[in-house]
Amino acid sequence: MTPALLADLVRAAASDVLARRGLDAAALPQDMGVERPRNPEHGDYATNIALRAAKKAGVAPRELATWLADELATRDGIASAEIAGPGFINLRLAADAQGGIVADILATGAAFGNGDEYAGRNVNLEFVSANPTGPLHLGGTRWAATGDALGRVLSARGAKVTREYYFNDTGGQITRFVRSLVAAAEGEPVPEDGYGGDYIAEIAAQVLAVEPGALTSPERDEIFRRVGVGLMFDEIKADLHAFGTDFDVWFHEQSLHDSGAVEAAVERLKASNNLYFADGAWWLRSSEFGDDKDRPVIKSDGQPAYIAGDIAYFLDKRARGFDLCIYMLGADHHGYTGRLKAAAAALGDDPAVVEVLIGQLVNLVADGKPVRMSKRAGNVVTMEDLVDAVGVDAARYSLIRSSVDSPLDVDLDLLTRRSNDNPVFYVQYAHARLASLARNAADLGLTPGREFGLLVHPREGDLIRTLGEFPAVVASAAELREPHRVARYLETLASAYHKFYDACRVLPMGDEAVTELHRARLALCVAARQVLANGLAMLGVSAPERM
RNA sequence: GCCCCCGUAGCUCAGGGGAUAGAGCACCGCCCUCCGGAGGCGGUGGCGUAGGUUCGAAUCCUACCGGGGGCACCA
Repeated sequence: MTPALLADLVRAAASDVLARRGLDAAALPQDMGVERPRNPEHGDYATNIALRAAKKAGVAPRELATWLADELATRDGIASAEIAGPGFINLRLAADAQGGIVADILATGAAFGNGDEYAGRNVNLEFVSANPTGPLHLGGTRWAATGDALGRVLSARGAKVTREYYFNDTGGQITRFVRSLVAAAEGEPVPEDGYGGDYIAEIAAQVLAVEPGALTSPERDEIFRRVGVGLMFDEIKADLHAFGTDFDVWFHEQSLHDSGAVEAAVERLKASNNLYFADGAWWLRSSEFGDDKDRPVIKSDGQPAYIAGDIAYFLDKRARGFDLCIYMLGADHHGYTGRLKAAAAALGDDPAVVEVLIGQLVNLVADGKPVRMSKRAGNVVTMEDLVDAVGVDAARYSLIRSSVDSPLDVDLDLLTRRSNDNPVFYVQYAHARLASLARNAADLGLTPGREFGLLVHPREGDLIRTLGEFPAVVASAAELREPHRVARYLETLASAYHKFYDACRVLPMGDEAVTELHRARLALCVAARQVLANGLAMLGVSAPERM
């Protein structure tokens, strides 16, 4: 019996009990269910339904709990139901009913953990979107890992997800990038406000290799812009691909200007009287839609402001049929939330379609002290540096496993020197152990059994119940946009497996006869391996056969 | 001044109102006659402060303290 089925059973039983007593079954709160108590003495599962429903039902919590426990004890699959504390009901399942989870996993395979709450939702997930003026650094790498994992999690729960990267390939930062390239090509120092990393000289050299006459051409800046930015695109795309993060759409801001989409968006806002002219500029009445202040959309020099592109981009996303537009941004862009939602509202759209996830910044740490990354000082840590140091799996995992709400400290020396400390290896090791076990079982001709009622060891029960949690973990990771929950769950699962392995012999020893217990345990192992593999896949981390 | 995020074990971090707050690393002590010791078992050690809501608060609310990031006709 899965936790979800058990929760349904508890709710149904509670509803029956209330109805039988002439009480309103509508008193049952929706947001309650069963959970696994910390203390194993409190049962396999516990429910607080009596506590939650007592007040509305007009009954003392323990009295309601008593009625409900009596009712639950009569239901199939429930071995015992006991009242505890202020009105908890502690449940124990019959071993064969609980083992049904294993059968479920074996039948569902790679789809175990999937769900359909987001079926029909068409989600645009925009992340990374770093400016094409340099290689991806640690910040972008964090979004590359967590954004990709979020996309996988949402897909697993039924959403149609389009991963999108927005290249800001126009505007002031591109102008400075081009000036820097030209200066490097001419052997001049880094211009004021320019970019100074070693990669600038390398790209400048590559531009000259492609276009030998670039420096003397009247189209010099245009050539450096076109070729140089193109090379930057290629490098970013290649880095992301090597990192295991692939995008469905690479969107170029410039295309919105070229197609007239920006102009059309501005005209539309003017026509609906959501722009006004003041001080030589056109302003969006964003403060009327919840933003802190009004924002210039057309600057007084007649050029569109950055937000003009954003507005056109949002309209483009909506025109492509997305009903949820998620933006993953760094903490230094948190001010965008208000204006993006205000822009959506000004366009007559529902601001809830815009969802901005703000992630805290990544800091570089050395010897326990923060290091300020500076391209000039040459201590910028790139995605490539991190992957070179620890590998893709460890890099992705360490970036995903904490909440994006918390700032992340990366100590590259520590990671390099002691990469085995990364919990990813703990999880992967569990999978490799299971793969090894499967090979040995195959050699012995042992096949998985189905007599799950034999799995009565406490470590077996823990492992089965932990496996049963996976779908709910994925569902909450999707709902809360917190893929780190999957990583933390996998650590719990790996731990439950290692404990089981330590206490419960799976394969027959020596010339010992094969029993149904051996075969049932093997089935449990197959299920555990499946869930570990499913979870790791959701993080974009490999599930190795051997390590 | 205003806005966002954070403050949990020596360190890095989990804990979306539940019972005795967890993991990894670090430190101390144990466990290999056979399935992978990259493992298991035990120990040391913690919710920034003060109020409030609740049967129940690390979790929700308020104030304060401390840290990070924002508050452009830059992107």
